[in-house]
Amino acid sequence: MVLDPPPDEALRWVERIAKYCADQDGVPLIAGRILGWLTIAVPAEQSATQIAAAIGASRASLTTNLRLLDSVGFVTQLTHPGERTVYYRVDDGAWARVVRRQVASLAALGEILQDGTDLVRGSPEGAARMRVANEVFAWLADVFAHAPPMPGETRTAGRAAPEEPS
Amino acid sequence: MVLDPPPDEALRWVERIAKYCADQDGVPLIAGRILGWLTIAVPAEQSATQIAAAIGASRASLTTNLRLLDSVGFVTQLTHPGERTVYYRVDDGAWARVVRRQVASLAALGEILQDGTDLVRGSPEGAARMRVANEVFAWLADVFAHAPPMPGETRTAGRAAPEEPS
DNA sequence: AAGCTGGTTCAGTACTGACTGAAATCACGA
DNA sequence: TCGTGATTTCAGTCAGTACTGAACCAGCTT
Repeated sequence: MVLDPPPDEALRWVERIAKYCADQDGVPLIAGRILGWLTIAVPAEQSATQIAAAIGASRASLTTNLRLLDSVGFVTQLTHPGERTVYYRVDDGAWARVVRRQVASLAALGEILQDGTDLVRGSPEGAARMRVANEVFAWLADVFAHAPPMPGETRTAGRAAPEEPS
Repeated sequence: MVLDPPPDEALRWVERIAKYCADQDGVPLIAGRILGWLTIAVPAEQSATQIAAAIGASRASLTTNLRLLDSVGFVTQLTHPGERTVYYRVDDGAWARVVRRQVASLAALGEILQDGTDLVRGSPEGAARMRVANEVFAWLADVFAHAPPMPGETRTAGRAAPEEPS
């Protein structure tokens, strides 16, 4: 099968996504590229070799990063009968998961700050400072508690970011 | 002035904060320690030397990282008349800013995905995939648009995360 | 002026982690 | 059982960067 090389415009876009992933999320650059590419790839199913060609990375890197993306559920594998090749496609909820991860991460930070409250007990000035910090996270939790359910979400999610089991 | 060494409990907590900053935000470990320490330090004003002693880092590192924290407005400098020493304290809105940064970052990601919509035009299957992704970010923007103002926020903030000018 | 003291700059070190090429392994067909 | 293509593992390279020690600078004090 001849792969038509992806247009420059697409590659630039993929690069933006990859940069975001690398800078903001700590995801390896190549993993970001894969994610970006699979998001706009047609057809959605792409073999590792195809992806490697599209984004210009080695097969070895593909193995590593596809496994990473798979382990966090950002891509799903699928195979066709009579074929040995494994195809990958971006999971429908991948980007939702990115959002949820970020939100959950903030919630975790809120927990930590909460725990710090005890440390400043004894100093009214310190306690006040800590209260200001905690209010922000209380506000955040509140915002999501009263938010409509995320698209693709089943429940209204009383707590910030429940992760579905693998 | 004799500095009483910070209790173990406090140091452990500072370390948790630092770890969060380093892992989730890409902030240098020491900067995270400074931020954590200043959050629970009593008194709130601490000199670079004091901080260095408390978290066990070199003065040089303090210079670098205090400047970093200052440049993003997480700490503020203050001086006392008749003294040369510069004192630092955590900015009241520091943690709010952390939250806002994260949210803004997600909004930016939403923009990027939005821009990708054009790339899949021509393939109904790809367009559908992209729409699913965009819906999540639309939902997120909506949540914050209808949220009560963040504590310490002046306006109701129609857009996600306006940064006050320096 | 000399000597402190607090602050900054700079060059070097150490470390982490992404990425790759090549070897090893696996799964299936003949 | 052998061969072949796809995949994985592994060791090594490389880049980026956090951190530090040491030298340097600027005011104050005597």
